[in-house]
Amino acid sequence: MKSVTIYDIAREANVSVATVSRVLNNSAPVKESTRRRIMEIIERNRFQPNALARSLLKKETGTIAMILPDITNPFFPEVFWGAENMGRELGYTFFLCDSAGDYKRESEYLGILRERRVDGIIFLGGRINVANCPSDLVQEVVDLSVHTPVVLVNGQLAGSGLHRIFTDEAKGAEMVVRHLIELGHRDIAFLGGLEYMSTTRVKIRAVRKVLKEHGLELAPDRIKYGDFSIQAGKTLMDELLASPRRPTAVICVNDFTAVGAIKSASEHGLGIPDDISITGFDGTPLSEAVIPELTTVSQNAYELGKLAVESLHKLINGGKVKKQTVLEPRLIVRKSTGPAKKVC
Amino acid sequence: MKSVTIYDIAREANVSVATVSRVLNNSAPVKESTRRRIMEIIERNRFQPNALARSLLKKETGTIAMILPDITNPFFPEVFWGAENMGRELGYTFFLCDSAGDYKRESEYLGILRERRVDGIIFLGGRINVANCPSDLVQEVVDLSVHTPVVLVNGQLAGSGLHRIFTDEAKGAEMVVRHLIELGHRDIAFLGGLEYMSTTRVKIRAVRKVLKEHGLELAPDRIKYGDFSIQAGKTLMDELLASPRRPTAVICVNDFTAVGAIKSASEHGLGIPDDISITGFDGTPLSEAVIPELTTVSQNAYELGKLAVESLHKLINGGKVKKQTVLEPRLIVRKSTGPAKKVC
DNA sequence: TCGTAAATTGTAACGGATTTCATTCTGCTT
DNA sequence: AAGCAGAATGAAATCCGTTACAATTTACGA
Repeated sequence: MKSVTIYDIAREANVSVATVSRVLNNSAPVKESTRRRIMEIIERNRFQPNALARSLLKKETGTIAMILPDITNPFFPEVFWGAENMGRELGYTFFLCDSAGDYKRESEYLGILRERRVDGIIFLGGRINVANCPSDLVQEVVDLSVHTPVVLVNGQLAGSGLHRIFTDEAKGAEMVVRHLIELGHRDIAFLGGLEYMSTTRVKIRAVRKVLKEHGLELAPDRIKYGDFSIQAGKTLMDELLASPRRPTAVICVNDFTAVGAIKSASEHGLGIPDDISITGFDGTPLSEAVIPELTTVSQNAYELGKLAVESLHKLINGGKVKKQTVLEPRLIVRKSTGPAKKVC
Repeated sequence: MKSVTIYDIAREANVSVATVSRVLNNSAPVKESTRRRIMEIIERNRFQPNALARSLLKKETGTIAMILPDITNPFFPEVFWGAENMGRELGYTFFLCDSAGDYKRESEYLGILRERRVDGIIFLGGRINVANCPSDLVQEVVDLSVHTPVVLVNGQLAGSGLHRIFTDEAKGAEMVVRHLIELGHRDIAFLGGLEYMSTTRVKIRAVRKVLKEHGLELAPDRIKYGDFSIQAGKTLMDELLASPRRPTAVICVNDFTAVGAIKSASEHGLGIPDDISITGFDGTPLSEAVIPELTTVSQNAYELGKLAVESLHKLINGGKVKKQTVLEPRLIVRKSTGPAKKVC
């Protein structure tokens, strides 16, 4: 199963490999007649140069890796899609590594990607999303970043000084709270998210801040931690509704949990938004698909991916890049929120 | 930015590169003291062998590529997730190529993957999903498959003899129709899907077949073609409901369009399933999230991905693999279908 | 027709691993 | 202490491109 090499082409065309290479890359002038002759032979043999050999010498592979925590969560495909579209134009091919949010898998992948000499890495989820990341896990990424540019999307590694691109989630959460307060809600709960993850903490902190501005607070029993799944949303909402006095509005950590919350509320015979308002976060297509359509905070996932690749591309080519790029969240008011109603 | 090579290690340890290589791969016995000395130096220098160099010589890269039509459609992440989990254990890393269903992009990627010498390719969507694929597009894949194993998932290339893994969609569609007929439905419509795609055709053919068995038919005005998006489902359902006599049940080409159909029906004031039954296809998490929960045909996307990698792995290692692996669909009856009701 | 600059083309080193075959150590037998 | 098998190690070829530098042609003016 030996495949055709540049030597085979050179031999058949009675030229040196250098000339064939020049035809291949247009890297130097070649006599028109020679070029045509070589081209014909290349095409007839369906020759395609071996990217491994080229990369080995040029020390660049034209590959970017994206490490993310869960490709089945619709937010991430959107980020990937943005990244890939930008990357394709720039000549990159993508490794996709699903870490399942597991630090160990992340480390494994980090090692593999280093061996494979990827040109750059886009990192989402996992360790860059926890409040207090163990320093050895930080160090690992920092070490790698010395040779391979790394961009963190929606996360950070304290003290690492790595490049970051993220949505201002705090601002997004604030917008949601303000929206609910304007609708007259005074008893608001927060639902979903792992307690130790920063995406959860940041939102809760923001909610607290705005509530405080209005003389309100987020009582401990109005926070229900869980994970980010539909199932969690449902379970947590069940719990919340079991309490004697139920809140008039619930802010969910993401669209998935909001969908679960809606299911639970419906099953309890509550009308949305008449009896209770529910909000999501992320603005995935799902938020528009569900009934009632979700009021949510849209983060431009596509743009996050696109910008990550853009930055990486500059870094790869030794350019200067801003350490932080912040994307503005956008509040999308739809059908799942409405005026507060007195609760019996 | 020179990185550490096996030569650097060898020099520092006062041995030849061969010995270092042997330590690295356990490919031959090395004296224990030497091994320890070398290991220490490797670790201290954080040396990781260059996968490009190894691959160049060994003619295997440990990479598999998945080409798919739309990573933002939740069915595909599920397939990828299955593939990756299986592949990770076998030592593969994954390229993900989103073709957007575009033949040209598919061809581009096919070329790139060949250059990169991937060990195998999992192909979904695009050209393998159309009824009459132009022969040059078929040939392109067949040519590639001579050097690189290819597995087609949920599709085929007529006459190509390529390995296939797919869900028996016809059977799935039949199950849905039987279910609806048992519920007393006589006027059933089919909604969504591009007319020229085989996934659409196969389903419609199956629906026709079963209806015919019961002396019923699928009239032309009971078929609404479109694409596979939520939006399409909504628009097409709007059209359908504009007709004088509306069907009592609607079979949608996938879960996305079913969600759109539900939205449309709700907006028209119809109760589901009281006024109209709606079914999905694929069994994505979305089908469970939506209200009412969708009756749908589940194809085990995770398993498709997993089996694809398994087959590929065997093919890569010269093993024998069945030309076809068929997965059984599973009818999941939930809340979106109910007994037929007389229509005014 | 000769000389020289410009246009083409060729030679060979290099990138970083693996592996075959040859060589040098060991330790043990007698 | 010599001989020898088996263990440990090394030398060098190989994979397939790119490119610096050298060598050869070609073209054109004098």
